[in-house]
Formats: sequence, C-alpha cells, structure tokens
Amino acid sequence: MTLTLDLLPTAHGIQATVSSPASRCHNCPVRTSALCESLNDEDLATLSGLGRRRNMKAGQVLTWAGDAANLVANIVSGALKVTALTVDGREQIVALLFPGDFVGQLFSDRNALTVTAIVDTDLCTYTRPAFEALLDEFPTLQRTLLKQVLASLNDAQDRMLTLGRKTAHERVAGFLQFLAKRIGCEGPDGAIDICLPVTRCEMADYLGLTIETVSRQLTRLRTASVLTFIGGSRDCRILDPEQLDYLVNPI
Amino acid sequence: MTLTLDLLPTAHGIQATVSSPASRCHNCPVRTSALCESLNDEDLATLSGLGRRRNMKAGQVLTWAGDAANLVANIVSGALKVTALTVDGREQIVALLFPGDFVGQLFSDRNALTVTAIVDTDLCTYTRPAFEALLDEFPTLQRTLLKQVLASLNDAQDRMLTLGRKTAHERVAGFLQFLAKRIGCEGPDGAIDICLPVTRCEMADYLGLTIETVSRQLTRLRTASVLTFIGGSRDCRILDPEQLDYLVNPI
DNA sequence: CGGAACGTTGAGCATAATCAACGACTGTGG
DNA sequence: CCACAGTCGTTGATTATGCTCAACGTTCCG
Repeated sequence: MTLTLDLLPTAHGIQATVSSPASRCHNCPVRTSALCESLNDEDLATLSGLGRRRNMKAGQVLTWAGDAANLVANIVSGALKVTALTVDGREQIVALLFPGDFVGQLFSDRNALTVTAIVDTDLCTYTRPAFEALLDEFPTLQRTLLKQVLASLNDAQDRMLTLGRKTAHERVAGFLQFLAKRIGCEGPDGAIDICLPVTRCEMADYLGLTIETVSRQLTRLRTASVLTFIGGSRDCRILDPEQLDYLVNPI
Repeated sequence: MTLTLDLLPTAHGIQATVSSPASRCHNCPVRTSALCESLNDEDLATLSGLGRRRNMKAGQVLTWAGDAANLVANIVSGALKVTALTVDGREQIVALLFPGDFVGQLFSDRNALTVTAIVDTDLCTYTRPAFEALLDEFPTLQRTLLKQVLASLNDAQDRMLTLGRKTAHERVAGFLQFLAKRIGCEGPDGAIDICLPVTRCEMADYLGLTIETVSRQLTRLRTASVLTFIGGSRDCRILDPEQLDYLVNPI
C-alpha cells in the first residue's frame, strides 16, 4: 500500500458538486462527530448560514497568541497544532486537533495560544460572537460543547502526567500509540500504518523533549523491531502494537 | 502576624447559627464565586435542596480513580488535590482546587482521577445525576460551568508548558507566584505571606519534580533573599515579589 | 523519651540536553 | 542535467540538570 497525507476523506469532492449550505452540512464528513452532531437538520440550517468554509495550507497560522479572539472553528479535515510559548521562545504544543475537533478561545477577548495548520486543513469557521449566540439559542449545542471541553480537559490531565512523570521512551511510545488510535490504518499482519502528521521538531515540542531525543527513541524502537519506516521518515508502520502497548503501560 | 491554615473564612459559624437551606446558601462564603453565582435566590433554593454539606479532614479521599463517578461538589473552604497515577505508582497532581472551584467527573461512569483533601475542607456536594439534571433545568448554570471548565483548560495548558519546558527553578518560583496570587496575604514592606497548603512531596508531585529538588530550589530562593520561612517550613514570606516575577518571566 | 513524618543537605549517577558533524531529500537556477 | 542551498533527520561526544541513595536535623505527636 501507499501512505498519503490524507488522514480522512476530505470534503473537496463535496464542495465541488453541491452548493446549498444545508446540503453542504448534511454531507459534511464530520456531520456526526463535530459539534453539529447535536443539531437536527432544521437547526443545522441556522448554523450553516453562519459558518464559512476555509482552507489552510500546511504551516499557515489560524490565530496568534495575543491577538483579538474573534474566530472559532470546527476541523473538517487535516490537523492543527496549538502552541504555548515561554517569553524566551521555548515552545510547547499543548494540543493536536483532528477532524471533528473544535478550536477557538470562547468568552475571552484575546487568544492565549497560537493555532497553526500542520497539514493542509479544511475548517468550518464562525465569528466568536455569532457562535456564542448560537450556544444560547441551542442548548444541546452548548451541552455538546461542554462535553467536548470536558474531554479536552481529561486529555490535558493525561498529558500532564506524561510531561511531568514519564521517560522519553514512554513519551515517544505513548505518542505513537495515540496517533495509531487516532489516525492509524490497518497494515499487513496486524501492523498499524501511521502517516505522521508532524515533523520530529513538532513531536519534540508536543512531548517536551528535543528532536535528538525523539530521533534516538524512534531508532531504539526501530532496533527493537517495534516499528519500521516505509520510504521516508514520515510513513511509519507499527509492527508490534502489543509491544508498544506494553512500553506505554508495563502492567 | 500569625499564619494559619484557614485559607478563607469557613462556614462553621454560619452552619451553627442558621438552619434553613436557602439562607445557608445565601450566606455561603462562596455564594459569589462558585457555580451558584449564576442563580438567583429563587433558583438557588432548588439547588440548595439537592446539595449536602460535607466536611473532610486533611488527607481524606473524596473520590478514587476507577470508582463509579456519582458525586460532584463545590469547595466552600479548604483545598483539594486531583492526582493521576502511572501503573507503577508515579504520581502527578494535575490540579489544586480552592474555595469556589468545582470538582467531579461529569457525564462519565468512572472517575479517571483521585481527589484528596490536602487541608480540612468543607464541600457542598451533589449526586452526579441530580447535578446533571440541574444543568438542563438552569441554562445559566450550564453556561457558568462551561466557562469554569474552559478556565480549567487554560490552566491545564499553562501547566503543560511548565511541565514540558521549564526548569526546576522556574517551576518552583512559578508555583509560589501562583499560591501568592491565589491564597497570599499582605505582609510587611510589600512582602506576601503564604501558608503553604501542601507538603514538599505534594509540591514535587504538582511540579513534576522530586522533593529533594524542590527543597534545593527553595533553599536557593532563601539564599537569594527572595523568600524566608517564618517558624516552620510551611509559613512562607515572599520578601521580594518583583524578583519572583522576574524569575518566572525574565522579560 | 521515642518514634514517625517531614524536611534539608551531600555525593554520585543517569537521563536527556547541548553541540557538532553528516546524510538524505527537495526545490531552484544555471 | 547537475550544482547548490535549505530543510529535515540521524548519530556521536560531551555536558548539565535533576534523580537516586543516604545521612541527618526538626517538629510534633503519643
């Protein structure tokens, strides 16, 4: 098989063939996983009228830390990174977001964090005031958002354990496991294929490590035959998912 | 002055002198800072009828990770720690909670984390199903909760930066600054007095360090005359708040 | 007084960071 | 077509930060 950077089917074809906002939403690839899952088709029309599709190239910045917070969005396809910076420039990726995830700083004038596309990405964007008004209009939307934010908080708490208490080896193994679950495809003989959506530098920034340490740990996993790289350094095949699980949680 | 473990005025006197639920809430020390701030006096009566006061001694566990999640609460006085564990017993405190903070795992059957009182604590508790029903009944309550959860997420993101990218020195200085803002009292000559609500071990578990490293960094700050200890090792006076700010953010 | 819990300090060590060199791949322009 | 620069990734040598292990001091109980 060949691996590509398309993590999920994109909406390109749909956008090209349908024009009415309602049916655009109705056929959206994240209709059943994003916040809009909470709305019936009728209410969806209201949402659809306020949303705008936006395409971002890899590397492009959606919002800068410190700027006015006036945009929120759902991810339709692709992936975003959310980064925090120290005053002297050290960087920490606090979240990676994938299709169906919500992004944006609600109820706040300023963005605390910078959000950047790490691969080509399609978004469904709203102005922050419009979206906040929608939350009042549709209580089920607010409930779904609350649940998603609570899930994000759980993720963040898990990551605090990783950043505070786990070794470099455990962090890298855990990250690969996370990617395998989130965007992995079935490979031969029970293997899992992952097209890494991040550079080594971004892996390091996500895991609180340096690129050299990430590289060494990947080599270590390769030497142990837990994984292999197909072609370049971005197409990764987990040969031994059970061993990877054991490295993350050595029961 | 003498420092004590009472972080905020407690409700003991109030509980002893008033009996009706409504007035109990009305005179509650966190009436204007906890979730109930979103409710008018009338709606508060409904909330009050479902809530139960509970007193916890320092060290007592409110909920265990893995147990059924059937309790949520607002903190009236005292402080709680929320901890995550690796399978081999390494511990990370993912949050410290103070009066007005909400605690509990909503919309989930199992607690992912253990919650423990770190000082004597008064809570206003609800059963999870009852509280979730309240969220449906009072949209403003749900909105206030959403805002509080979003604030918790912002805190968590800030802590990821600390755990992933900051030195031991910066972590300890940052923690003292956090406590100074949250529970500090004015001292002489612009100093800030903090009665540390945590042991060295808990500081270490919060900061992703060991107790020895925490102790050494405190000694370093003491040597640099940034702080001093009054009496024991729990009553801390920040002599030079500006220098502390600089250590956290060396502009 | 004795013990336990908590905290400090020191010596040595290990993990991961830093510094440096080099290889692979990509796109550009002669 | 190849030379070149630029980006990305790997590997090695060395260093430093913080951990481990150990001893000891302090406080606060019974």
